[in-house]
Amino acid sequence: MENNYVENATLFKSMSDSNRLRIVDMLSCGTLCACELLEKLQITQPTLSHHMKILCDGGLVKARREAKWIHYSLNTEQIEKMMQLLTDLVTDQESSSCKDVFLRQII
Amino acid sequence: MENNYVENATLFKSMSDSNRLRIVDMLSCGTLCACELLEKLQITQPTLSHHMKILCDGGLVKARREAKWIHYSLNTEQIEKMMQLLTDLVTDQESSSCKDVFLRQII
DNA sequence: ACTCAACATAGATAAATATCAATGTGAGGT
DNA sequence: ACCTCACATTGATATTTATCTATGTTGAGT
Repeated sequence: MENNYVENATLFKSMSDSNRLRIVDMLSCGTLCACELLEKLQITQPTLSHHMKILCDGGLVKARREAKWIHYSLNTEQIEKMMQLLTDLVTDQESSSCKDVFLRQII
Repeated sequence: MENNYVENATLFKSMSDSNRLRIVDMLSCGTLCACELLEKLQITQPTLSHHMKILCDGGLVKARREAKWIHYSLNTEQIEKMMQLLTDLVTDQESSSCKDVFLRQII
């Protein structure tokens, strides 16, 4: 977990909303623009814009301007980073290579 | 993503707080009781209790009573479930086996 | 029965968040 | 220049959340 608890929490937080999960799921199929996303969601355009900002700021989604449209796509690197964090959690348990510096003192 | 966006969002939400991430990281090294967790965190006991409830309700942490102490441990099954969700996101992109039923209509 | 230790619950509060209507911006077309 | 489409920003609001103090509960020991 490399002690970046605040930063990593932000990463998980960007996945902690059902609409954003839905958006990420849609983007897993390929690039989409905001208006295509908006069609399938029961939210207004400003709300979508708000969610896209959170996803982009967190690095999970990349935005690319093309004429009048902005094409959104998944940033697989960040998703793989999340997977690595989760992998560390379950592998630590067997290998006992605990990374928590404070906890190491009492083991 | 199997369309359980609300349920899955709750799962990620339980990992979206820095203190809870720290707790989960500690538990990745093995079972701990609340008082041991409390020692290493800069929060009060009721706040810890609040976080443990969220982690237990979300299924990420298991609680087991032993005398006066409650021993908390990671529920690796739930963590692996989260990993699977993330894996689906990145593998969908290549295989184009998009699971989103709404999106499938416009592809 | 009483006490203490470990943890949960209740109630309050400040901050964060999701959402909307209204408005701004920026790029293309007429 | 003007208009329209696609998206962002602003400001407001209701809900959620993290945190605290105070109090309740539960189990073990004396």
